[in-house]
Amino acid sequence: MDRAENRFGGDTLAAGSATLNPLYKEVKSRLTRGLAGGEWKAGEAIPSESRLAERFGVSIGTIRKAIDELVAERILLRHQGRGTFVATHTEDRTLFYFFHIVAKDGTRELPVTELLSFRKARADALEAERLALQSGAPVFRVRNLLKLSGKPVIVDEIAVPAALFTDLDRDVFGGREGTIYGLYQAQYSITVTRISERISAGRAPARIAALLGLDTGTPALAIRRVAYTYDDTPVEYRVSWVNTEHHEYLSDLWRTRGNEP
Amino acid sequence: MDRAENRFGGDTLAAGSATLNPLYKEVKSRLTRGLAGGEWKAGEAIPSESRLAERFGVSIGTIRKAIDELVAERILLRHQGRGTFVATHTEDRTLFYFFHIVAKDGTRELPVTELLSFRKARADALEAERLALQSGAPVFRVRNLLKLSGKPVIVDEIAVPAALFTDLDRDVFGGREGTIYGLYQAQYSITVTRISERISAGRAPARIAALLGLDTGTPALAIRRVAYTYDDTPVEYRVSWVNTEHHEYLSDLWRTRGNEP
DNA sequence: TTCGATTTGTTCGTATGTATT
DNA sequence: TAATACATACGAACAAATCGA
Repeated sequence: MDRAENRFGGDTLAAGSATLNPLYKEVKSRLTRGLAGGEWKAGEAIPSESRLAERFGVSIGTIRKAIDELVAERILLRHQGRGTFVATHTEDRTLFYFFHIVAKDGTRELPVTELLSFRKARADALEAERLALQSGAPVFRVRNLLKLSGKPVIVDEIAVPAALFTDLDRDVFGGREGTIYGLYQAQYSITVTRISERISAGRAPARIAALLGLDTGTPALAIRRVAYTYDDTPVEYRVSWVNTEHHEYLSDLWRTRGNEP
Repeated sequence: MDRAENRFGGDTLAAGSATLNPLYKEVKSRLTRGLAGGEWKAGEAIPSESRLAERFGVSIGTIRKAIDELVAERILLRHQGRGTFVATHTEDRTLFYFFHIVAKDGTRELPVTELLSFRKARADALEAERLALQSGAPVFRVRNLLKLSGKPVIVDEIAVPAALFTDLDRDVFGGREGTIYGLYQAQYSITVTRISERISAGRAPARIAALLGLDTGTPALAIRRVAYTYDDTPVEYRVSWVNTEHHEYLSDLWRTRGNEP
C-alpha cells in the first residue's frame, strides 16, 4: 500500500515527514508515549491489534511488530484470546526480574520488608547525578531491612525524587501492599521498566553490619541500582548491602528462552 | 496453505507428526541443530532466507520468525544485503556481553590476560555438578591473571571438561589470539551462547589476594560462572575473584534496546 | 563508476488456528 | 454458540544495503 495514504488525518502516521524511522518504530514510540502519558494504565488492556491498526492507519503486521518489541522489553504482556496488557509490578512474575538475591542452595523466595526509617532530605552529589537532579533537590530517603526465611539478609537505602512522588510519607510507604515498584506504579503512575546495577564488595558501615548480623570487617555485597521508567528517566537510586553468607546475586543473562516451557 | 504439503520429502518439515510445535519453532530447532552439528561454522553465512524456505518447504516469513529468535539470542547476526552469519567470539562486540567488569568511572576496557598455570586434573564435586560430569572426570584447570590499564584486577580459575577439549595444552591456551571463548570456538567448535553468574562477597584466598594486591581480609568479589553452548550443555565453570577497589560488576539487564542507536 | 543480482528489511494483505469471554 | 483477540503461516511487493562484473 502507498504510505502516502497515511500522511494525513487524526492519529494516523506520517511516513515521509519528520521521521525516517520504519513505521513500526513510530508505532512503538506512540504506544510508549501512550503508556508514559497514562492513556493506558498498569494492568489495563490496550486496544486490540485490529483497532490499533485502524487508528494508526497501518497494517496489523506492523502493529504486531511494534508490540513484539514492547513485549520483549516486558512492558506489555500478551494473552491469546484476551488481549494485550500493561505489565504490572504486582505479580510475582515481575519480581523475579527485579530481585536477584537467591539462596546459595538455589531456592528463590520473596523478601519480607521492614521499614527502618523514612526521611525527606536533599540529594547529595551522587544521588543528584544518578537521578539526573540538581544537587540539593528534595528527595525521600527510605531505609528497609529485607528478611529471607525470617532472617535479615539485605539493607536497602532508597532515594527517590520528591518531585515525582508528591505526598509520599512513611505511612504510605510502610502500609503498602505488594512490592515497592508496585506502590510506585499504583500510587504514582510511575512504572519501573529497567534497572542497571553496579556491584562491588566491601565492608558494610557499622550500623548496617549490625542489622545484618555481620561482624565488623566481614565482606558484604554492595549493589548500587538505578531504576528507569518508560522514557529512560531515572526514578530511583538504591544502595543495597547484602550478607552473602547464605545468599548470592544471580545474573542469568539473555534467558530470553525463559519465556518458554 | 495446507501444511500437509510439507509432510514428506528430504528436509521439509512434517507438521502433523511427532511435533505439535509451531513450524517456526521446528525451523529454529533445525537451525540450532545445524549450528551445534557444525553444518555452519562460526563467522560463516547460513543459506539465504529464500533458500532455507525452499529447503524446509515453508514460507520466508516462517524462516524469518525462526531466525528472529536466534538473532535475539545473539546466536545469529543479520546484515542487510550480505546475509545471516553465525556469531563469533572474535569481535569486541561479543566480549561486551561476556565481560562485566568496568571501571567505577564508567570506562570499559578489554583485559589483558596472563596465564598463571595450566593443569590436567580430576573434577571435584562442585565442578562435576556444575559441568554435569561424573565426579573425578578429567578436566583442564587454568588460572589467569587479568589486568586492566596494566594493573591486576581479576584472577580467573577456569575448569573445562577434557573430553570436550582434546589436546588442549598450555601452549594452545597461552598462545591464543583473541578471547578465550574465541579459542573454544575456533579450535574446538564449541560456541558459548549463554552464561549464568552467581556473585558473592568474600575474602580471597591468600595466594589470590597477593596477586590482586589485596591486604589479607580485604573484601573481594567472587563470581561463579557456568557457560553453556547451543543445546544448553555446560562447557565451562569459572570462578573469578575481583578487586573492586576501582572496578565493579555491571549488570545492565534487558538492554534489548541496546541494539538501537 | 555504473549496473544488476543477491540478500535482508519493511509493509501490506489474507486465511486459518486457538484461547477467552 | 458466537464474537473477539492473539498466534501462526502464507504470499507479494518494494526498499535498502552489499557485492561483483
